Amino acid sequence: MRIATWNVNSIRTRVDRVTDWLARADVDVLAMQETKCKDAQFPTMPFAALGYEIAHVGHNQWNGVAIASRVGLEDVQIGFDGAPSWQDIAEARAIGATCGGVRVWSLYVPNGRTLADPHYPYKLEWLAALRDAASSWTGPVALVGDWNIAPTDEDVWDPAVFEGSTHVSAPERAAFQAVIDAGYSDVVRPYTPGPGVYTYWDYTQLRFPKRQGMRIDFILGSADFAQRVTHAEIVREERKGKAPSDHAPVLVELT
DNA sequence: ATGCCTTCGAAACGAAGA
Repeated sequence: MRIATWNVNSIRTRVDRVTDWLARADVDVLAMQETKCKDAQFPTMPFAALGYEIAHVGHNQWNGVAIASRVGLEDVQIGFDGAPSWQDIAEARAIGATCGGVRVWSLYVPNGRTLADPHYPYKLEWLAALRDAASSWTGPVALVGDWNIAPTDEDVWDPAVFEGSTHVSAPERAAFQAVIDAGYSDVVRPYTPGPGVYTYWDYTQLRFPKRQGMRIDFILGSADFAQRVTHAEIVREERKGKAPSDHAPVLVELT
């Protein structure tokens, strides 16, 4: 079984690129982030034509997460228990479903904006709540998506540029590590060693051709998931060409 | 080749992204 995650940066803009890749890459389950649409606006038809069911949650033009699966889509859950709200609104940042016997969570971790912004403590609270919820989940579980954290200095193209910014702060890195300590591991890194290996490149300033990116999209697997992984890759080819997302898909293969 | 930012909704710009 092949499972992937991709911050698509608007599914309506990107649906052709996404479905083309799904078919080409023989993906069974795709978790998407930043769909940037309401449920009724999600383009389900091109996915259905390829045999994929869709679970999606989106309330407006921001955030939005989905799972496309051609191996079943059961027990869909929108949000996880204890997730904090942002300005009294429960945002569309997490959706879970069981696909082919694997519990898949598509996650879009809050950005944080700046260290002084209220969005930053919200990000940390959101991650702590995820850790708490995920601690009780059993069996093959995959926590996948855009984590908006570069866990080490090696995961940004120039640590000096990010000094004092979100994504690299010690509390964010500790919050990421806490999820790992709860029983999850990065199943992609062993197959994609650094340095200079990224999943995101800013649209501005030729960041992609200059290979100046960040590694912020992850597939974290429970022990039961991780032991089944036989291959993983970051598909940077999908960052190329006409109208790409600013993120590349990340893919794992399981026995 | 990898190419100088892109998305949305509302208004013809601004917020958000990381």
